[in-house]
Amino acid sequence: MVSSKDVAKKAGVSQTTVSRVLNTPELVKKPTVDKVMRAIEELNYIPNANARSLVQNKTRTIALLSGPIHNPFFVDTTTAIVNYANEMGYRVHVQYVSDDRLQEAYTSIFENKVDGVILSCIFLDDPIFFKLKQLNIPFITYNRKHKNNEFFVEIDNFYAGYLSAQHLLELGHTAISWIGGPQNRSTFKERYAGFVKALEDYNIARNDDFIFTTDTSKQSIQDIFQHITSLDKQPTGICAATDSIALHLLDCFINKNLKVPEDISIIGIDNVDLSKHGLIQLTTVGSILEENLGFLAIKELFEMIENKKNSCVRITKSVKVFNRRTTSVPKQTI
Amino acid sequence: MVSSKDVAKKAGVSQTTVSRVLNTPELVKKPTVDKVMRAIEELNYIPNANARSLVQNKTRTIALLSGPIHNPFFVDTTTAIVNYANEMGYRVHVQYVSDDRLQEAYTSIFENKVDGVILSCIFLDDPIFFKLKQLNIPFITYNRKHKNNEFFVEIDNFYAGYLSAQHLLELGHTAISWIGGPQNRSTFKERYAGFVKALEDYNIARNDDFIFTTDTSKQSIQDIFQHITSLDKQPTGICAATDSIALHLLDCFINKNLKVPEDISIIGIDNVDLSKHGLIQLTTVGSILEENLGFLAIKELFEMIENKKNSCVRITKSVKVFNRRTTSVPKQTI
DNA sequence: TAAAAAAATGTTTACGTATTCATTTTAAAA
DNA sequence: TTTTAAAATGAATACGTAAACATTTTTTTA
Repeated sequence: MVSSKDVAKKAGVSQTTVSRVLNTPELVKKPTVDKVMRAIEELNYIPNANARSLVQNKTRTIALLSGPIHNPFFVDTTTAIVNYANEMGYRVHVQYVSDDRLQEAYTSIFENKVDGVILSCIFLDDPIFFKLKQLNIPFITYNRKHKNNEFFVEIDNFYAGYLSAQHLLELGHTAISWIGGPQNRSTFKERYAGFVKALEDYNIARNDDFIFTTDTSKQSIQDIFQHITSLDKQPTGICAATDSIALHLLDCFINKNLKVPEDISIIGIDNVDLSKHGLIQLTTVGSILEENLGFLAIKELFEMIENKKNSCVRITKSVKVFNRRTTSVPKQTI
Repeated sequence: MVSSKDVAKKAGVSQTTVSRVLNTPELVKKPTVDKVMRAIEELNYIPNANARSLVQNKTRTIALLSGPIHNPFFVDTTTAIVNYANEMGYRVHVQYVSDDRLQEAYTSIFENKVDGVILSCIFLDDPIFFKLKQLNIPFITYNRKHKNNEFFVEIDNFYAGYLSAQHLLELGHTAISWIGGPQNRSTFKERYAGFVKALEDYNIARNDDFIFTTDTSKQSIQDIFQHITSLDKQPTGICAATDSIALHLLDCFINKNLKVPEDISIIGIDNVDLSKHGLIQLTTVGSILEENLGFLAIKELFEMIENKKNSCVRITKSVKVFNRRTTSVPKQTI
């Protein structure tokens, strides 16, 4: 391994001068710079970022704790985050975190002295929130947020849930199913609350047989599908708490030769890129301006990292329905 | 920042002992271990992985240079790679590399002393190949390979191209288009060669008006679509060099109210997860056993990193056609 | 030209850990 | 016991860089 000392010796200068040539060349005389640069090239010297991190206590690395990218929502966000960070000259430690194994992911963050953390997988009462705050590590959550209501970028989840239900209600559906996730995630909790509120506003009694909680795995959604289709009285429309759930669900229905929306209406939330595909055309609820939450979040994170921005980030984007092809008036009323 | 020295002072031992408690506790007396562990907890001490890397010259980090995950192929591979590496206790630096900006990605690898590199984006004559070899960094390429024919995991690209064309030929297509990519990528080159060979074997003259090269961007594929549909004599079937291209193309056709396969047949290569979706059902060519190339590659990489495996990795998986719903007999013959 | 200021370079140290080598303590063997 | 071996701990050092401080060289000013 060739170090800056080797370069220094070869160029006949001190190690400090080598360091200066690389970091503040304007403080070094031209001929010296040339000498050193020549030595660097001849020796194929590459500075060791680890050593630099150690002395500067700055890693130019951020940690991304993302949900799985088989969920297309995280495809869009991960891409935006990684690319933006790379452009800013930062590396990104990516982890795809399943909710049941958060802890391992967390410890890895702390051992590696990242300059910032961006995470989607936080729980409403997640202790990581206070740990990050206490350690003074800049961080931001996207999609989900912590109950302390700080440092997040989200869509208006309550209203998204509301709009999702309202959309089906306005079409005439009364037997509406909700497929959501655990209530300790802000997204699922608020979207569900919005859904419930819409039913209330439209004076439709909530049928608890139609309310499902999934861990969002393909298998779990398949099970719920089985359950729904075996019901005596079946829903005519389904509000899926996320596009990912909706997409899996679509797959289930199609594979059983059921037609969407003819046999059943399905609406998602998130407006992921894939939902726009001509073969999919998923009706969904998403941010009005179609911004990518990950992109918004990473920009804010860099504000915090570099500008020492102090004001707390709290961003909630407005939503609307993107009316595509997976919803229609209910079967019975046709 | 609390260091092992602070812990040592608090516990009344030397820093060395603290280090030993963490790394080789079997060499430390029980009561001492307890003392130190108590101090660690009280001080909330977390070892600094950077410092450790510096002295051990081992980072427990690997670099992943992947293609963009909007291409579903890389969704599957990236997930497999990141998860496997994390399970092995390694961190993963992820970069999504566009072919035109490879160099920046490469320099970042070298500055950060990773223990291994796994990359999909290599060119046939890429100089990175020799650099990695020279620096003795364990590496492996998946999907694409270098012309030196070493350290790769791929599918049988030639035969995949062949099967793709053969599938359409057997259905009776004679006007077959190829949409591929630059020939300095092993995948595109070999798949195309297989395509050409199939046409030859079936005595179908190649129509150069039907051969297209895309940078795989959505826009570029859209342009090709426009071009094809404006042709006087149009192809009845399209061999897309990748599922990603095929999926974009499907979107284009559907959005113009053209039906697949009724109006045109489309076959891809890669057999990505998404191609199986009920609403998509893309006919494609892929690995017989449906292994994930990324997973195969990362396992091999760890063999190299940890077991100092010496034999060069050269894996080429056999392929077959996955016959789904996007191909049929050509329009004219119906 | 001498003195003062500015620019260029060098010396030394710190970052936080693991490791080598030396020393002390404890257990086993004589 | 005493001697010897083994176990446990500590002191000193290295990893490769940046930065604080010190010194030398060059330029500017008086």
